[in-house]
Amino acid sequence: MSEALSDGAAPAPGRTRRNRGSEVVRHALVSAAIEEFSAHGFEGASTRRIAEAAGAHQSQIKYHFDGKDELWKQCLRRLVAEVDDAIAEALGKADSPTGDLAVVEAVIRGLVRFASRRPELSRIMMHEATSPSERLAWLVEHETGERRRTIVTLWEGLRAKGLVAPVDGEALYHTAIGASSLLYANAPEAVLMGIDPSSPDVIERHADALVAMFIPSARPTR
Amino acid sequence: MSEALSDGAAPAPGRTRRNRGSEVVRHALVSAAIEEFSAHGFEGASTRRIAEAAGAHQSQIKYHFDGKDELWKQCLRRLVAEVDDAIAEALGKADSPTGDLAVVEAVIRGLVRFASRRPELSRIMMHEATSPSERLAWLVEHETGERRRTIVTLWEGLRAKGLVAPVDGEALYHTAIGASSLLYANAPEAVLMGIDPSSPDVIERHADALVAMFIPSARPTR
DNA sequence: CAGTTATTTGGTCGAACGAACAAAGTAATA
DNA sequence: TATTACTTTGTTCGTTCGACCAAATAACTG
Repeated sequence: MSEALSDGAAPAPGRTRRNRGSEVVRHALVSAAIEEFSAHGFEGASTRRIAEAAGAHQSQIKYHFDGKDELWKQCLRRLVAEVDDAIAEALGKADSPTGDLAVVEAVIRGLVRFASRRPELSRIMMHEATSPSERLAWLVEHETGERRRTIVTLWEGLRAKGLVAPVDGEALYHTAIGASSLLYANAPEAVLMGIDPSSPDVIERHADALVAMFIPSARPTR
Repeated sequence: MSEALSDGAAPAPGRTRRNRGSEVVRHALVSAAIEEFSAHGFEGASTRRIAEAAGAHQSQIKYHFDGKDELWKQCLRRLVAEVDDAIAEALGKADSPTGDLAVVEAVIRGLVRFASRRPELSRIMMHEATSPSERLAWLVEHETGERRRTIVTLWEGLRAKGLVAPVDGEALYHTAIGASSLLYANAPEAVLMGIDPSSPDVIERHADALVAMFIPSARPTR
């Protein structure tokens, strides 16, 4: 699912104008918008800043996406596809006839690594989910609700067997996301506190800790 | 520290105007602003909406706080004082010559209960900490940095004795805050997923789970 | 080449924003 | 009552916002 398009900004420092083609411009706009939405939230984001960062004009957002809302949805489609890929890849790495506990561990490590590499999704979710909106309803219905159901179902099975931590289904999703993502979503705060959330050591030890906490029955397999 | 001032909006539905006094107006404005900032972030918040919700005029924000920034700081001063009170109270309840583990447990339960009762602080922190700003620097320097140092120091002592979960100091703070607060900070999302984060059962079981995860050596004491 | 579509550019619109100021009203004091 | 300080009101300023449209340019098709 990873695309090879560059996020490059300015169309050409030279003299003449060049049409970059719909796909290229859309990609650049979405990349810039992800940055802007994750840093300032939907309401605080400026379509003019997004266009400038993408080397485009504000009007092109209307032309290519018909407005701020649809641009935002495209951003979340891409980010959700990325986290799906990341988790799928993490699961692929687990030894083939993998037990359920190994799946849980792979998911946890995948979540931590994805959140550290790509904190924008966590940031946008944390911005959006603080108040009800049509965007939030769309997000849960089309992008995140199903995944939560899958995760909780798997978890409840292991929980009944006493193989994982005693976290109820209601709280599991947000507890796991919060524990694995906040350090990276709020990286600017962590940096001010003297932490480097981009350090591989910090990230891997963080993942180890979460595995130990959520799967107390497992010995570390890293 | 709890104040007895009402958050009441309209100054008087009747005919004549009444001066409510500086303290009352400031309190009402801060209460309304906490609501607005937590729902929409600093940039997305509107001083006109805040004033209206407080039954005041926008100009009174300039008069009483000299602007949006200072109003925001007052909001965070109040919220941080509230969480300090909540934790102090939780610690007070622990049996007098309380061991360090009991302190940790009390803090965890206090964090969960506070986050569920007063999710606005978590929401504002999550809005602010997604990108660097003068506000964020002020926050860490004057309001939250010291508390983190205290918590991490206590934790590292217990960690060296193997009494608590193997979470490194770098990640502990955000892991604990994320695990205990996200469910309530993002309550609108949870509700769309069929969860009721205001349910006392959900809250207490959530706290139990976190205690079990962070203090694997302890038997439940609830 | 002409004809047609795809894309970019530049500008405008009304609305909302935070800040600011002067005038009016209220409360307290002498 | 006269004076003074405190608080509220109404309005305006300049800026930025998202949306929108018409004209210009580029790329493609016959």
